[in-house]
Amino acid sequence: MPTLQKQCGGLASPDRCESTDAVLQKKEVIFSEGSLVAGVYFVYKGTVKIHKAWSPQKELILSFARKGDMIGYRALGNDQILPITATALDDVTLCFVALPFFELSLQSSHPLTYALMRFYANALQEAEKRMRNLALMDVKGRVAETLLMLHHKFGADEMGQIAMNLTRQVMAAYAGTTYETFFRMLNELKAEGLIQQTDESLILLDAEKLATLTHTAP
Amino acid sequence: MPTLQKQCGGLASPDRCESTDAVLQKKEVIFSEGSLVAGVYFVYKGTVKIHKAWSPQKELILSFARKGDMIGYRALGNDQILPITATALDDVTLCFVALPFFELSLQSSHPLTYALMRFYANALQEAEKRMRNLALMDVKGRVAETLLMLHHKFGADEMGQIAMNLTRQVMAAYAGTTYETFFRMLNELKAEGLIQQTDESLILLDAEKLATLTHTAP
DNA sequence: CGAATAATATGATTTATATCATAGTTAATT
DNA sequence: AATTAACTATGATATAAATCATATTATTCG
Repeated sequence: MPTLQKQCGGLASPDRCESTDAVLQKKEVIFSEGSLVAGVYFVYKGTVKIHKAWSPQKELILSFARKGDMIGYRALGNDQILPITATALDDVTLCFVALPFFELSLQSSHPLTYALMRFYANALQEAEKRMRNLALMDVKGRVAETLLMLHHKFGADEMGQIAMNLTRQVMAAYAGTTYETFFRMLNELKAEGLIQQTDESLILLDAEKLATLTHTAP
Repeated sequence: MPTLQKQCGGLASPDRCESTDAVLQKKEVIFSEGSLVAGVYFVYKGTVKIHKAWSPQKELILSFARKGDMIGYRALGNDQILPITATALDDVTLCFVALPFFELSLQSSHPLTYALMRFYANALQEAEKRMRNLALMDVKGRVAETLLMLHHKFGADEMGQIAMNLTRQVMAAYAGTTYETFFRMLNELKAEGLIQQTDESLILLDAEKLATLTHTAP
């Protein structure tokens, strides 16, 4: 039973679920902003978006979680209220770890606590970098950043196609812009020969130059 | 010697500096983005801004640190490169804790590691909330949010004056806008009777309504 | 103390990006 | 297979906020 520690040393998901196993369909909400924290989940299969609503029409996607990722950890702060919503973008299989058990694991395992601490430190760095980008970088840079992130997060096949099937709207919500603007930016990047997009596939032709867009002030 | 643990259980600064004590003048840079991590600092006196540059002209201030706050903790991620710059806004006194000693304290103290983990979890929540705000909230909301944060962080005297003397430019850099726009928004808030500002002082007359601005989509 | 530098105050102008409008396409659902 | 709903594609228009311009007032410092 208390193998979370060994398995989660690097905070990857355990090989098999010691607890309740959950299967959710596309579009189902796993947990939502404002509700009480019940525990954390490990993603076995599928893709999950972690997002924060603003108006009913608008949201910012904070991150995507997939096979091996933990979700719900953002809630382990001082208050017991979830600050974010998690929604399945695919059919998703999750392993649920109830908070009491997770806390017990943390209490009994220093390495796990230390690993989680480092994990948060990295997440914070990432979040604050994106904070700056959302505040000061122009949309084109944020689109480039989004594409590079997707490539890194989901990988690519032999042909360079990013191994995901997110809609433009979803990508736009990550980049912090509207889908119309996102679309226009993709067109610009296509025209400049930095990316290639056919109906279903998206290929980064010049990752270097894309990266430049994310480093250079407008 | 190994009293960091006891003293930093809640991650407040230790009462006296076991290590090197540093005094810096206004505008001096404590550490800067891109350089190697040497350790963490506890602020004893003065105010420090934690910021990330974009162009030479532009920066986003991530947070302010004052008496009792720790800085440099953002660097404890996977790479040893500082992701942020810290600059003194006042004359500042700091206690420096070298990384090896800090790491040793973490290794030997589970409560400290756990406390730091929780601390990061809270910081991450905060950062991601601001991410959403910077992406989707209008400037007026962000200005209101900034004022409420300042009131909370620095407190107010009997007359309600916020106990800080940050320039408008600095406040604007926290709100993620230009100082011209920040100034205009202050005027609007003044006209609406939500704040009162005389040369040196800033008073929140209606914190409730200010908070509303940070909750409502435009 | 007086020069130089940094901060504030405002109006005018520009620009990036959101919003609106409308059509076409694909995907889901009965 | 038909109907709805969701996503994509583009042009036209509006607007929030940045940028530019220029005084004015503080503050630093030689």
